[in-house]
Amino acid sequence: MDKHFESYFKAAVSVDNVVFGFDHTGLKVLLIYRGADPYRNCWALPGDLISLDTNLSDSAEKVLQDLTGLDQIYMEQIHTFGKVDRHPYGRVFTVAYFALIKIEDYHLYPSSWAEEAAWFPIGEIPDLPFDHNEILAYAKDQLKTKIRRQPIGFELLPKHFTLTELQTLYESILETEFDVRNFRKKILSMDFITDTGLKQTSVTHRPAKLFKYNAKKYNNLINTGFAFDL
Amino acid sequence: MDKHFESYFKAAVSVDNVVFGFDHTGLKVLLIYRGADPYRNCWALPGDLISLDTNLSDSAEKVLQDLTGLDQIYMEQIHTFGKVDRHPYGRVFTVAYFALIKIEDYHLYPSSWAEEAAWFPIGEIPDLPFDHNEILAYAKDQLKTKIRRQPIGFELLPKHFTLTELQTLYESILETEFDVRNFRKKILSMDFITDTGLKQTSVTHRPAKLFKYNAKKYNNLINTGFAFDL
DNA sequence: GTTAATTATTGTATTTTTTACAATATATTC
DNA sequence: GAATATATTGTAAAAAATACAATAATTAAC
Repeated sequence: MDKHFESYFKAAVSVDNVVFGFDHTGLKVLLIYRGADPYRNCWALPGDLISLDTNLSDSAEKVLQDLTGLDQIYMEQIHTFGKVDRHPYGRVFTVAYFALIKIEDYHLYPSSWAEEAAWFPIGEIPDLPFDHNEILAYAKDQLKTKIRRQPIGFELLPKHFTLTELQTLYESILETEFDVRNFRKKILSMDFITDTGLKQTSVTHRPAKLFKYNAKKYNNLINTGFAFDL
Repeated sequence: MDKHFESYFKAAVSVDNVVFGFDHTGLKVLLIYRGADPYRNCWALPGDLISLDTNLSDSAEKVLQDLTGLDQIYMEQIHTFGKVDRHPYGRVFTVAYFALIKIEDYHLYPSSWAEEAAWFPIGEIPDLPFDHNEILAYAKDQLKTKIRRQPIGFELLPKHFTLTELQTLYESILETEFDVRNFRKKILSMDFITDTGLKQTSVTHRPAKLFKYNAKKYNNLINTGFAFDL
């Protein structure tokens, strides 16, 4: 390789993961408490510089696993941030990924230099280091756009959920309200949310039926030209 | 900075631009003929390593301008590609951008190490170096998705266009067909394509009315909750 | 065991949007 | 003025979206 190229090979690349969860109190984001410089002792998105012998997408999973213990999480790349001065140690480009998970299905095991890992309500995010607030805002926007056109909302709900929970999820993320009857009609007419035959327990009122998402049926529909849209 | 970080700062980052154009023969992509290693004497996407003192988005514009002479082009980031072995000289991440332009509005002035710049019909793209065929496939897919939900098709047409041209554009990119009457009704009902009062000239048949895209009206509509969808 | 409280569930009429479909109009060329 | 070529337009039927409120099922309190 020509000597001329050397000056280009002085950048670092990191990944920053925006992991969304959802519970009855609303949308949440996973943050870690940094136990290493720069920005030691700050809450931040779980992200790290990536080792140069690992493919980009593998790095995203590895970084998340190392810092939070979350394994086998489906992550989607959303954007790359590359302002000159975004990192104090040099030129670092960061590739942001996002993921949706069912909070209750996972335990958090912070490790490596992450001292803690915790879920923060989307409305109570502190000032974050680097450009992490900007990244998070971008991810929220993407979530809002994607959730209307792809059946990803179910990834945030328990395996079995009520239609009210589903509606609440959509209303909360899209910041809008749906008519109860019309929402149910629309969802059920799509025919990939199926009744489990089960009912809620331990509620102090009429128990709701429990439904589940049927990915197989959804995929069949997709192949017939169907387009999810809420 | 800790010595420990040094090993991370050995990557390079490039941008690769997928610039689409359209004429009566269909969709086209802008390629350059490489006059420098690696892959000297190949047609490739206009892309280059980026200098570490320039913001990412500025780099995308600069690279395109340097190689092709295209200036002031609106570019949108689409994806970052980062397989370990995608570049023969080392670890190079590349950020792909895409742009839509009116072919006839620009002249191509290849320079820097680009020996030529030319429009290739989308169906006649040669084998490209690096992972450029993969990047192009990704961009085509994005174009198909985006063009349905955002009024970006107009960026590919001349300022004044006929409704038949508009329909042909959509049919060709979406690989589908629309009913002439319904297409026109839908487009005109959106009320941001306005009649210029002009007509085609030099055609050997009934001349069509010429329309133009009214971005101001579109933006007003957006603010009232309108969503473009074809 | 009756009543109160709480949330779940369901139907219909109206309006709007989408779809399917073909005849007429306007220009040029010969 | 006849032939050729493309542009333009309307309407009826079907489907989808919308607006709207009464009844059902459970627990808790008495």
